[in-house]
Amino acid sequence: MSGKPSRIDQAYTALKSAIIEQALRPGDKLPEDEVGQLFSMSRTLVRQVFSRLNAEGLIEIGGKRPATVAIPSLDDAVAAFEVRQALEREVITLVIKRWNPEHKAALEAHLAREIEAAKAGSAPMSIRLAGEFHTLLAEMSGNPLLSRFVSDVVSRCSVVLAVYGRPHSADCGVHEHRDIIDAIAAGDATSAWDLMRHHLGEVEARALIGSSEDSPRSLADMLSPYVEGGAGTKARPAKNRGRPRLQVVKENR
Amino acid sequence: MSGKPSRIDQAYTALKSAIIEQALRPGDKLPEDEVGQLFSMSRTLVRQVFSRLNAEGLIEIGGKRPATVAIPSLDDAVAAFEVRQALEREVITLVIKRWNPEHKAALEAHLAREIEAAKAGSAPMSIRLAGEFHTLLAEMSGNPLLSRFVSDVVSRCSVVLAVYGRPHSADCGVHEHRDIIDAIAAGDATSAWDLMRHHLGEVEARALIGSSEDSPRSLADMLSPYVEGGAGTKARPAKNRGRPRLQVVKENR
DNA sequence: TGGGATTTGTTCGTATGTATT
DNA sequence: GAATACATACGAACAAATCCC
Repeated sequence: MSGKPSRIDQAYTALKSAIIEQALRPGDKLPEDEVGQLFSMSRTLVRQVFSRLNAEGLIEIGGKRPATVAIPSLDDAVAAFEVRQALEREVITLVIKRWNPEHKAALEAHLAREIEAAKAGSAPMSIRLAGEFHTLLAEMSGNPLLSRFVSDVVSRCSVVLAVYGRPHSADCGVHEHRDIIDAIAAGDATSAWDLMRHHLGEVEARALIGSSEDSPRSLADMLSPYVEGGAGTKARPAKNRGRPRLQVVKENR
Repeated sequence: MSGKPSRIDQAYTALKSAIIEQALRPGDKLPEDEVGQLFSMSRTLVRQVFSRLNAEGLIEIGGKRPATVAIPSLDDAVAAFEVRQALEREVITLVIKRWNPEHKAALEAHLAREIEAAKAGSAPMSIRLAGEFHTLLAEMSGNPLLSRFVSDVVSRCSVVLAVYGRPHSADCGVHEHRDIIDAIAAGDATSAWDLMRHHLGEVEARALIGSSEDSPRSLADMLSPYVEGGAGTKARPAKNRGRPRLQVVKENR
């Protein structure tokens, strides 16, 4: 479909997935050259990736400190959900206007994957799919700009859940997704709006107190599922140039 | 207020203003080193500025061609206005919720400047102020993310007006701004929503057929009001290193 | 059509600032 | 508290691709 997933896009997608699935936790440091070695590209390219991630509020750069996974404040959290309400309301309006059977099929298929992930107990997959449901819906609006904004704000909300939410806080919204699909398919905008508002309110309400556990692993280990789609043996040279002790230090608070 | 308007911000603001006020027209080329010399900074910094401008849809970069002022398609245009409707609806809701006398004073002052600019017949100033009215309103929502999104989409709409709108297409919306202020001050959300929807519809409707005139000037001349706030004699070395013929070539269509 | 000049994309080296010991 | 080490910010040079003549 898309011409070339130029390595910069690969790294962007990989980091984004890692953050959203909470393989990288808020506050974790992301040294430029280390990431560059993992994805086998130079610091300049890493900088571009970091720039995009920063624009979406996923990481924080600037100062002359190493880039860190963003730690949104409580104000940021409520702001993100406020904007999300407004955007997804418009999404519903447009999707109903342009509704067709293919949309329903795609949403049903996605919902099936969500249920499957929930049964398998795969928390990272559930978190990822819960967000992708909303971005998928946004793409059906036929408005690329709206889709981009929704993707942006959904990412921010994912980080908020990572900071303030309980673990496994995303796997109980599947039924709400089902109701939303049904309301949209019935063309009932008012019901769909209310359901969406309720749904997002539930998600927001789950953001209360976060349990922080310490699991000091290496950056390479955390990112191994995301680099080159496997154990990461292909892109990384077998002979690491004398740096066995690379390790991510968690922000102390 | 803000600590340091580090030269990168200055250049960003200058280019943004130049594009919005149509001193730079859609399709105009923006060579990196030329802009760098104008603002006396290196290409690396210019690249960062271009990156931000590109993220907001003001310019187009990539594909090893020189950066150009964006030429939004008709689909992009309607998309921008759709999103804008949704965002500004939420803005009104929040501003009414957090309304206070200082907000009214600030809006009245801004409106006065709009009227003054309209009387003076200063088209660029009118265009700029018309957009800033909406960003000012968005800042009063108390939601920084919403404010950012509104600023983004307002910029896009400004470029749309530059491409498809008639000249001076922004200076007749002042009365509508007044009505919106009054409705918000009265706490009447429904009326404010309708007025805003009507207002944005009017702005969108003015985007019909654009008259394109040719006025081949040099990039330095077009940007002279924006660089260093004056005639640009301070930053530019008096002895130009043998390049009197730098000139912006308009995209043929 | 082909060659030359110009411009972008990328990489590498140096300097400045922060955090650590 | 001072010195060391490290990471980022910035700038200059190289190579590739494009546009113009």
